[in-house]
Amino acid sequence: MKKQFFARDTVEVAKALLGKILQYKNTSGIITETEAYKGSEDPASHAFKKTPRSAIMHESYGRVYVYFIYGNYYCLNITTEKSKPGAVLIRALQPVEGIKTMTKRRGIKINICSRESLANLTNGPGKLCQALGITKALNGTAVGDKIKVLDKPLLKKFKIVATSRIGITKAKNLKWRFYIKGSAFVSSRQK
DNA sequence: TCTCAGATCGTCT
DNA sequence: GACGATCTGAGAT
Repeated sequence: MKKQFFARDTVEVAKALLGKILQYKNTSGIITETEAYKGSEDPASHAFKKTPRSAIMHESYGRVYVYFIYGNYYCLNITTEKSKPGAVLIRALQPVEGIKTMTKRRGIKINICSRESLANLTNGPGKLCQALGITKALNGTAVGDKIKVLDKPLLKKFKIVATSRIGITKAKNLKWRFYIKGSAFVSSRQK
């Protein structure tokens, strides 16, 4: 995915990312749920105020922003927009490659024949970071460098289960959440 | 120094 | 389904 892909409106990027492949090292998954954070308008966004942690959202787009939360989990964001601070939080994935590795990292047992069980690997922002091995070490790297967003090249090999219908919720003021409707691979709050 | 957090998991009803 | 415990880091004061 070209850097320009992330140079537009945060909400548009959040929508466009659904169905794309997120790849890191030997693991990948189809993005099934995103959340748009418009830093210039949304007080809930880290980018609303410029701090050392959130500076990356003010300075560039198409970069990885990883933050640590609740003492346990990382959350993966991709910075957006040329002239305003913003980011899209990747909330859920449908596992495609490296399921064995993901299972090991998550420390859980799953039944790979069960979609519900498989979904439990990456159906939350903290879970997907853990499953893909994403840590703060990736913070600030360009998308395409270590973490890649691909425009479905893997779909020839792997059958996409989810439909392409996009669900939209508006959580709090200007926070937009998008998810693939009917997919088992979204966070529990969307079901 | 204190408070809170864009989450998850286990337990209880 | 609801709720509480958990843990550490970032930001506010």
